[in-house]
Amino acid sequence: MKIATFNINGIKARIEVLLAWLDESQPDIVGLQEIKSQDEPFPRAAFEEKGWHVETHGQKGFNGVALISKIPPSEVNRGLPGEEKGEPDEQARFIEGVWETDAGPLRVVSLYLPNGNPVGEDRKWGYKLRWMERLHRWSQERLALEEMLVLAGDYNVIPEPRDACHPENWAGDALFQPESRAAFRRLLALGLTDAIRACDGSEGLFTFWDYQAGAWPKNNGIRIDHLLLSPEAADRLLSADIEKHVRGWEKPSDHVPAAVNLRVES
DNA sequence: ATGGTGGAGGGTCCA
Repeated sequence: MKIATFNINGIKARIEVLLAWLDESQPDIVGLQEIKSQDEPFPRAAFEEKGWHVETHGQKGFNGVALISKIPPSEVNRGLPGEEKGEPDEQARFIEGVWETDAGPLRVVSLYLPNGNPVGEDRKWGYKLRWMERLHRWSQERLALEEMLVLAGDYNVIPEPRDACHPENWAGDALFQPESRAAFRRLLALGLTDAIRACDGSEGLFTFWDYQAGAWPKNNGIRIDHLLLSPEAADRLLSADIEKHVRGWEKPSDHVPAAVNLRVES
């Protein structure tokens, strides 16, 4: 069972790239981020024609997440619970699906964590830190189910210096602040496994290269797209990979897909 | 010069 995450930076601008990648990569479940579309105008027919099932959680203009899968999910939940219990998030950044497998239910989340810049401004930076606390509480509750869980998405967090080509350039950025990195470590401390890192400890594993200043040809990238696995999912982890070559395609996203393979046979 | 580029939408806001 191949589960992938891909920040596509606009579904309307990325239909061709996404269809080509789905055809090549053959994932079973994909979490998309930054669809930048409301649910109604999402071009779902282009995917349904090729046999994909589509679940969206969009909003106008920016943000927005989706789940694309070969088999339809048995359950879908939209939105990360808010500050107060039962209060919905004001931004579309979270969608959860459940799929039935021979090894039991598999929960997959597509999340788009707030960027958080500029640091210090409550509307952006405070929102990011509060969102990470909410994600922590939600993860704690889900982990208590002791099921296979994959928290996949654009975390907008560079976990460690080795996850950036030039870590010194990110010193003042919300993606590399001690507070956001600590919040990411607290998520891992719940018992979640960073699948890409668990499979490859080397430097130079990146998932994002800015469109500007020739970042891609210089390989000036960062690793901010992550797949965090519950112990039950990590026990079944076969491999994890970043599909870096997609950044070199025509009209690419600034992110590339990352994926895990889980053994879900009983 | 201090978002240099790119996406969405039709304002600028966002990253």
